[in-house]
Formats: sequence, structure tokens, C-alpha cells
Amino acid sequence: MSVDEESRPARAKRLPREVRERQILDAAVTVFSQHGYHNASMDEISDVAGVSKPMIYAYLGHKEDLFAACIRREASQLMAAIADGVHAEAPPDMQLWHGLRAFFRFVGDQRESWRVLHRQATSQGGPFSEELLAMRTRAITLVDALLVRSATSRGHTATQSTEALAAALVGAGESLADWWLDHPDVPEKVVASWLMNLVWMGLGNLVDGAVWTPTGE
Amino acid sequence: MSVDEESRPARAKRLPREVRERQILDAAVTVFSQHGYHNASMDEISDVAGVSKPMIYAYLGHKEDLFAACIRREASQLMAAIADGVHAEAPPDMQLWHGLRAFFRFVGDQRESWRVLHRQATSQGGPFSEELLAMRTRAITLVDALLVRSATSRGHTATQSTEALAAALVGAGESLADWWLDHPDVPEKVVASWLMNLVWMGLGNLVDGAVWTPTGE
DNA sequence: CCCGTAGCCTACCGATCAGTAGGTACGGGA
DNA sequence: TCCCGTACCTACTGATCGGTAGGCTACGGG
Repeated sequence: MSVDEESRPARAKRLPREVRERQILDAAVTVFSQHGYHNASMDEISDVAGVSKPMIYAYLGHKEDLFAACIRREASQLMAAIADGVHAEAPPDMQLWHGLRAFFRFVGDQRESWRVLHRQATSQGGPFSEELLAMRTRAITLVDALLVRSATSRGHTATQSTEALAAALVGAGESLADWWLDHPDVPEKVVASWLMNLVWMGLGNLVDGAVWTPTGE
Repeated sequence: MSVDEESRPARAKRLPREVRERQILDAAVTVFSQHGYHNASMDEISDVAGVSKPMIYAYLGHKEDLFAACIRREASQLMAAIADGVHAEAPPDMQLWHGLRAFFRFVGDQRESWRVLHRQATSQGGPFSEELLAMRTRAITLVDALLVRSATSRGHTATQSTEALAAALVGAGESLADWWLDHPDVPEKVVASWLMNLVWMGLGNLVDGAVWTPTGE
């Protein structure tokens, strides 16, 4: 009512769906990582994204769908980053080493992504947990495959224990990544080497002063 | 309105506060472990506990307080169980071994407790996360102390890495415990030995067929 | 120059639920 | 027997928040 036409603030131009979807996903990752799934409100996400709520529903669907979409995107990036760092022909210890480094690099670079992937990962309470569980299972399967290859290449037969060990290893990585978030002054390479030494050498050797060092970096 | 006195169902007697508090906490642990913090409703908790909602507020306070009380109780039990299993004079590997066994025994026996402690542990979104974080930190500190004792007894000086390693170890335990919940057919001792071998011997030795075995059980 | 479609919004609904007001019954002490 | 405190309840409110109805506006094609 009686607002001068010229005084209107410059409105964001109309943008193609593709672009808006990315904006919304970015905002969603930010908000989810800050407040967690339940305490994140669609209103805040729409606010951060710079669009109105119905746009989110039109493009990405309900809250659960939106969350699942975030998980899928971020998890894919994480997986890709790790797969990128690992060379399938390298010896097992080097594969593990480069996998760990790629993982920690990702966590360091994409803190928000990591938070939304992990902090929510274990918390149950929604149907969306399927999505997260599936992603985590994929990670464990990946590590499991590495272990199985290592074992069989030495002439051992694979056992159920490799899957369990893979789960333990993934958990160790997650937990250490969390610790790292609280100690950002430690370089990525150092953190990775700590974990590498733990899982490859074992505490039994570490307390005796032995260390694992990468060969042919 | 015209309900026969005699037809009333047998009402639970009036009980001392102490007893009701326990009933409420038990119910809360059950419900929280099933639905998670956010999806657990005070109505359901009061229902399961067999009391009315105002009783909960009178005795245990608001939802967050109630949750914190659950965490405190269950975490104390877990800590006590572990401390009970470990003998401070034993060599480091045996301390770790018995600690792990006590931990997995607890998880196996008190699944609900474990769920409410861990599944919610990493999920942020409430002020109550402080309570959980504090408990987890206590656990890490405990393991850290063990590592430091091991290292210094061998003449090494303690470094920041022990705390990180402790975090990794705790994470590995948590993750493996979760895996175990999905594979209940595996005996507790076996799971514990897998983790013990991983962290004490290291993968480097394991793929070569070496194993750690407890001495003087 | 019109019309369809796709981008985009304001303003609202309805359900769920934490938290409470205000009352009833029971028991023990005087 | 009266009284008072404590155990305990039913029934409500207030707010938050997911989700939607309906409409407005720019733009491209005929």
C-alpha cells in the first residue's frame, strides 16, 4: 500500500530450478549441521537458502526427503574423495594410509558435511536413519573389502571377523575425527598417522616405541 | 458418572517417592532407547511408568532433566562395570582386555542402557548433549590414563597423541558394540578378542596371522 | 500481443506435545 | 474425629512447526 515502486529492494532474479535446488541443499546442510535434524526448522532452512518454504517442498519434498538428499550428496562426496585417494594396486598398508588421509582431509575441509553425516548418523528416531545407516554400511563394506583382500592375499580365509574389524575401524576414524574437530591445531597428516599406527602396528608395538612409516610417498 | 465402586480396577497403591522415581527412570530409559530423545513423548513415558505426567515433573523435572538423570544413572553403571573388571596392578594389555570384556558384557546385558547412552550420544541438538559429552569424555580420559601409564612405564614421555588414540579406541568400541547388536549370535568374548587383537597387535600383524592371547586368565 | 507455464510468495491450518492448574483420595498424627 | 501433608489424577493451554492453499509475476513461444 503506497510503497514506491522504485524503493523496492533489488529482488533476487528468477533462477532455474537446478540452481535453487543447490542453494536449498547448501542451506539445509548448514542448518542440519548446526542444530541437528529435529531442531532444524524448515523455516530457518528456507530463510538461509533465501527462498520461501513452499519452494523447498516443491523441489525437494518433505523434511525427511530433504535430509535424505543432503545425506546422499555429502556421503557421495566423501566416498568419492576416499576412492580418489586410494590406488587399488598399492599394498594394503598404503591403501589404508591414503584412505585415511583422504578421509581426514575431507573432514577438515567440509566440517559441515561431516557434522551432518556423523553427528546424526547414530541417532535414531526417524525413518531417515535408513539412509544414514546405508551410507555407513557402504563405508564399512569398503574397508571390509580391503581387509579381505589383505587377508586372502596372504593365504588366509576370510572370516566374519573382518566385517567386525571394519566396523571398529570406521568407528575409530569417526571418533578420532570428532576429537580432531576440537583440536584443529593438529595437522591432518599427524592425526592420520596416529590412527594408522594404532590400527596397523597396534598398541602392543607402539608402547615399545615402534612406528609405522609410509614407504615411497 | 455412575461407575460402580467395586468395578474399579485394582489401583496401584501409593508408593514412596523413591520407588516411583525408579519406575519413572526405568520407563524413561526404555522409551528413550526405543524412539530417541526427540521422538519420545512424556505421555508415553508416564504411560509405561504407570504414573501420570505431573508426577514426572514433580519428581524428575523437565524433559531434559529427566534425560540427564537417565544418562547419569546408566553411565555410572557402565563406568562401575568397567572399573570393576579392571585390576589396576595388572599389565597394560590385561587391563585393556578386562576393560573391553566388561564393556561388552555391559552392552550385551543392558541393551537399552547402551542404546540410550550411545545412539543419542553424538547427536547434537539439545543442551543435554553436555551431559552425554561429559560422560564420553570421562570414558576417553579413563582409557587415556591407561595409555599414559603404559607409555611412561616403558620410559616414553606422554604426548597429545594418547588422548587422540584413546578417543579412537573408544570410538572403535562403540562402533563394534553397535555391530554386535546386529550379530547377537557372536559370543561376547569373541567380539572382545577381535577388538583386542586389532588395537594391541595391529592389522599389520594380523594379516600375517599373528594373534594376541590372554595370559593367566 | 496474448497465453501458458514455471518460478515464487504470503498467509494460513492442524497436529503434536511439553508443561500446568487445580482438584481428589489416602494416611497419620493430635 | 478433624486436619494437614503428600501422593496422585484429569483435563486443559500455549507454542512450535511441518505442511498447504491459493494467487501473483515474469518470460518465452505462437
